[in-house]
Amino acid sequence: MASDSLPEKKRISESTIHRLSLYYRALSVLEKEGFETVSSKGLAKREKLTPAQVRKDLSFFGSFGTRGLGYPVVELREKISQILGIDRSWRVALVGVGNIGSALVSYKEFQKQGFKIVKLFDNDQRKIGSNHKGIVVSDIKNLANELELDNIEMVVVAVPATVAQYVVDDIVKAGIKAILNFAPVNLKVPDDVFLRNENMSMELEYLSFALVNDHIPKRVR
Amino acid sequence: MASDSLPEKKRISESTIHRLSLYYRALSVLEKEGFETVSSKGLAKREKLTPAQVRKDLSFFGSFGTRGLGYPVVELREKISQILGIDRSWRVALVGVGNIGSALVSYKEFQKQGFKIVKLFDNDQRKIGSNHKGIVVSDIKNLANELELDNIEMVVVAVPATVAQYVVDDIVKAGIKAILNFAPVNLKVPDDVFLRNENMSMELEYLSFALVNDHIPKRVR
DNA sequence: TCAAATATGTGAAATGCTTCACAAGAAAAT
DNA sequence: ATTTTCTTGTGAAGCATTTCACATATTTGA
Repeated sequence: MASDSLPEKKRISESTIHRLSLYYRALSVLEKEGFETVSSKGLAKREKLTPAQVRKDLSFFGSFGTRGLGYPVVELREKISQILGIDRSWRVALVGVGNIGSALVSYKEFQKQGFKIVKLFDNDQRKIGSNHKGIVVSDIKNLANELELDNIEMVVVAVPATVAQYVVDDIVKAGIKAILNFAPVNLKVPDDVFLRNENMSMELEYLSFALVNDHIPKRVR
Repeated sequence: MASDSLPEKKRISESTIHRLSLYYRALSVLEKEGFETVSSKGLAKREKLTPAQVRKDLSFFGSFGTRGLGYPVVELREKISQILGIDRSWRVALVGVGNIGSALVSYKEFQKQGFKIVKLFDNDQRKIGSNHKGIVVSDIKNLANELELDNIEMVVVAVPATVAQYVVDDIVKAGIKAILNFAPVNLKVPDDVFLRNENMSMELEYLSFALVNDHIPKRVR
């Protein structure tokens, strides 16, 4: 009988993905430092995790190590970059060239990881047409159109909370499936659109809670 | 016999604290919109959570609701602000007046929640002495000293990854117990210092992973 | 006043995530 | 060549978090 069951798509936890980012970072440093291999123990220590956790995380995606030796640094870094999809570059647009927005345009870390901000949008006439790091700011009126024309794959939203939903509605209309939102508001998007929120106050609030309650944190996220 | 057992300090999970931030935000909006009460269901809907989760989270800290009616908006917002320790203002210093640092100085959300940036530090002679939003940038050389003199309670680190550890060592020397780090590096601090990391690339990487793997996110953090 | 509807607070069940512990494989040492 | 050491990969156990389900309390409507 020919009926194969579909290959089970394992559910990978959010925490695991975030830790992959940490492993990637650590491996990049190890590579620069000239190490050829690293053990789960060594990797764990660099990011304040446990060796078991490292091994378990990696095991979801395959067997990359050699018993008795550890993991090959370069190879593992490359493998993780494939898993995360950062073994390529992404065309990113940024909406809202204010405080945060401007900072993000110049943020080296994004570029380094292949996230290329290639379009800027704002609704402020004084900003439209101005040049930020070689990119001319477009009028937000043409948002949906231009996102499509320019083959944008991800959009970063850095507009005031009050208008973020309208902006996101436009972005969704353009067929964009990945949005990173810096506005402190819960945005509604269809089920097939990936939305992540970056809430910078949250961690300060966590610190505040920790100080007031003399809370002992278990780990550092 | 007089030996009472110490009052058990329940361990509150990181997730619960982060959700308190969301509840706080939602309640602030509800208050502005004129609502006097809100149910766990209503609150959950605003932040894409479940009613049971809302009730469980709040139950760790007390009983704030009325059966058949819900929670009093103003009172609950105040209560949460007490729990999070944001029913007061915090004296915050920021080290590294670069892209991100400058943006954070002007970031309204921090001020709104009582996090007052009152000191700026940099090592760049061109920046030292310059004025950002009414604050004169100090020389990072005097970091430890000035932090103590000015009764700083939290420090935001927005320096390059390569120097972040040195900066943090100084901050720790000054007796600071709460640090928010924007540098993409794992910093070492003593056990009694609370360190949180804000890694802005991480969420983009998550989006990248989601697009490449057509991953269905369970919730939005 | 009473019934119906609403909504909390919370043990218990279910689910999810992390850590343990060890067999198995590979390298290093003798 | 053989033993010792090292380290992975992974079921299973342990722990933590979320969801369920319902007793209980309050409001609303008739």
